[in-house]
Amino acid sequence: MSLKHAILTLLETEQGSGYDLLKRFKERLGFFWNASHQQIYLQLKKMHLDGLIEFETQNQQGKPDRKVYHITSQGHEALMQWIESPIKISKVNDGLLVKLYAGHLVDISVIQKEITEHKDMHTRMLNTFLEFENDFKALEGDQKKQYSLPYLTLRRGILGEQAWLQWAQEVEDYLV
Amino acid sequence: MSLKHAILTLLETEQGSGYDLLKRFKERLGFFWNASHQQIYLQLKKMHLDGLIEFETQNQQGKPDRKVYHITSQGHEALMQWIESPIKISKVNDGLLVKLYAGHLVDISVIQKEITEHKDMHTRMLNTFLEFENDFKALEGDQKKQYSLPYLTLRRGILGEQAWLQWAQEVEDYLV
DNA sequence: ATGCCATATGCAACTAATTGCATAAGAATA
DNA sequence: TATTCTTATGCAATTAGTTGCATATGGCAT
Repeated sequence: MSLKHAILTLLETEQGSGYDLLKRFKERLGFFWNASHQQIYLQLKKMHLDGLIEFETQNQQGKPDRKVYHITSQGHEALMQWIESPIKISKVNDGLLVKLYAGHLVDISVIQKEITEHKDMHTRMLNTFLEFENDFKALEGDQKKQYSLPYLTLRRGILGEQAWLQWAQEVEDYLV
Repeated sequence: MSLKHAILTLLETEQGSGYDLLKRFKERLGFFWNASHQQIYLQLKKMHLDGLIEFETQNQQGKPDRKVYHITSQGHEALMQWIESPIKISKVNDGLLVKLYAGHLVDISVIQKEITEHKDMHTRMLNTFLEFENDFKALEGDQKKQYSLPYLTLRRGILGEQAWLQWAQEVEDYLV
């Protein structure tokens, strides 16, 4: 499990509410981690029970109260231990490829159409990632150094999307 | 859920036992789907209860009995319906990237070492995939046509692994 | 002899993630 | 004025997947 550790990593740098974390996931970890709000809130609850995080309630006018979580020393230890123990290779389970594999059962245009739709989504993602990359490249000195690790994870997102799109192109060419 | 549909696809072409399916997963779908034996046996049980598959028991001398499953018309219908309804984009949740993101908390060599280990695994996988590709390229005429869809899924595996390795190279160069 | 590997199936307990629902108010948009 | 979006949190039910255990035999290597 790494959702727990992804949350700990985010809280290590900066405290925040479930809602904040949800946004940070989308903005900063979106190219290698996806989590729904339900999953995050549930995880935060469990992690609090386990003593990995603590929170203070902030009252707000108009809006619901915020629970601002911060990491505990126990949480920090758990994170460190996780970083130093080996992680399993992440598995790929891609339904679209199952479909393509089964493509002989239907008119292949059905599959082609869906690949085209996914291509649009991947293109949009790639463009977003490339914008992030430009932002990083515009940085200088210390700032650039500071963001070098997130940048490398961004590169994974970019290379991954480019490979996906290259594959989709091959499929299109092959099936014509 | 696509494990169910991956199993249906495999049974559509050829009947088989849980053990057979496990092997076929490894050999034929390994570059886009991973499933453990427990998961497959459990899924087969559920699918049988739902009437999507049937089985006959084959007694064997020495070895345990085999339950040879085949797809039912209901199963076929379910598969068709699944193929024609849109699939969600597959999400990436990569623990290794969470680690890299959190790399400032430890000596970066810890992370580099683990990336190197993963690189070995990815290299091995890529080589296996490239061997499969050679097998496909050696085919001719009808056979080559018959295997064109599995080949395209194999290409996804190859391009995915190559992109991963390219990224790992970038990381190594960047962190030196 | 002893252990490991392949064959063959499965349960139980647990962890992880999804789907759907529920609440609530201000701010922006059609 | 009505609808949708953003902020903010959460529960309940279900599905999906992991970890560990259990059984049983024949063949191969050490």
